[in-house]
Amino acid sequence: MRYPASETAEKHTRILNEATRLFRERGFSGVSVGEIMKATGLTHGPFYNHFDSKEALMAESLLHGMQKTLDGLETTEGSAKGRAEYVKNYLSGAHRDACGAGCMMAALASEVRQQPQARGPFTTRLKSIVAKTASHFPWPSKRSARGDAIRMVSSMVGALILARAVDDEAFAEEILKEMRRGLV
Amino acid sequence: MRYPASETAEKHTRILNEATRLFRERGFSGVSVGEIMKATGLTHGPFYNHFDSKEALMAESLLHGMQKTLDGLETTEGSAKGRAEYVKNYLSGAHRDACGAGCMMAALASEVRQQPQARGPFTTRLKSIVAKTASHFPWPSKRSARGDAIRMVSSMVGALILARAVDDEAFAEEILKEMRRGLV
DNA sequence: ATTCAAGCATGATGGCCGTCATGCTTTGAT
DNA sequence: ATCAAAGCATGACGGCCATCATGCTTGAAT
Repeated sequence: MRYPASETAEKHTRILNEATRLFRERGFSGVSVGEIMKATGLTHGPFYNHFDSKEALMAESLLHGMQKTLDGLETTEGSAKGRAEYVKNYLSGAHRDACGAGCMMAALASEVRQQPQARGPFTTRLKSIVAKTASHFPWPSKRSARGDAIRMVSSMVGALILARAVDDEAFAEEILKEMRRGLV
Repeated sequence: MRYPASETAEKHTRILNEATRLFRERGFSGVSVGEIMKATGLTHGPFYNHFDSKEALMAESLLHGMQKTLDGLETTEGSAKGRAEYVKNYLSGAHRDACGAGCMMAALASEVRQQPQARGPFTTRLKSIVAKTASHFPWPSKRSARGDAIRMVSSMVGALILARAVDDEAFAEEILKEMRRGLV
């Protein structure tokens, strides 16, 4: 083999990271395979040595990106204070302006609907995110925890999407602020 | 002129309606100009007799589609009961399955962010939708009405987007149900 | 009846994109 | 030392798309 296996795996990961960032910034259809490869420092050719197709990359990228959300939950303090902190960070101006490094769901959820190969991975990870949110944080009652988690996740995603779509900074900030107020 | 002005205006409207439906179903970038024209029963050529560009159509389509949301609010009973009814309809399985006839924001908000020409119209109409939601329905306090409206709209949009992205019907229904429970 | 141009269909153009084919390079395995 | 093949770069192909060019059709205005 020309390259040691570790180096190959590292390139696979690099493609995945760059793709995930670019997808979040400009959407699945807004980024070309060639552009992703250029971002990793390679040419467009060897893409197919690492992935079967762009759709396969999209699916893997979703798993990868949403796993990071899960990891972020895990490393957040599992208290009411930790939850408030998490909400404040999620609904911050910094997160609004950093699509490429931010939440995968807020960036791509509405495109996932139209991409058959992407819906499975999305569903898998969203279920984990809901379950972790329900179990990791304290809630008024154990019975309502899962519902509370679904409401919190959905509300945060919706508010961030609207704040990002809006052309008026003050209005965007108002959306984030009001949702923070409702959730902490 | 070859055609009476009324007929020309009617074609403009028909293009706009078909475009709005298709955009909601498959996103801005998922629909081609030719496809829109074919849906109206014309060929691709005369598109530019009616619109300056695809981007201009997108902007006009957003204004048109979100105006319908405003009209829907107007014709809903302005009571607590009317609001509950509105939420139940918005967060229904029927709405989830009818992207093409449903809410413009839930279908296109995350694509609007990347389309410079679309953000202005989107912002304009979203402001009206928030204002109308705050003024049309009763809220616990007048002071909190606008914040309550922002939270309600954001939460509904987020829940619908996630429910649509998900591959598991039971999970999708759970998301809608929990958000209904939180909002009525 | 003649004229005129709005608005139509057809077709072309240039660009981008996903994917595949080809050949070269290098290094671990023999 | 030789070999085999993994993985690279270059380039090509076919398809789709937004947009423009061209010429025709037709009904309203004269």
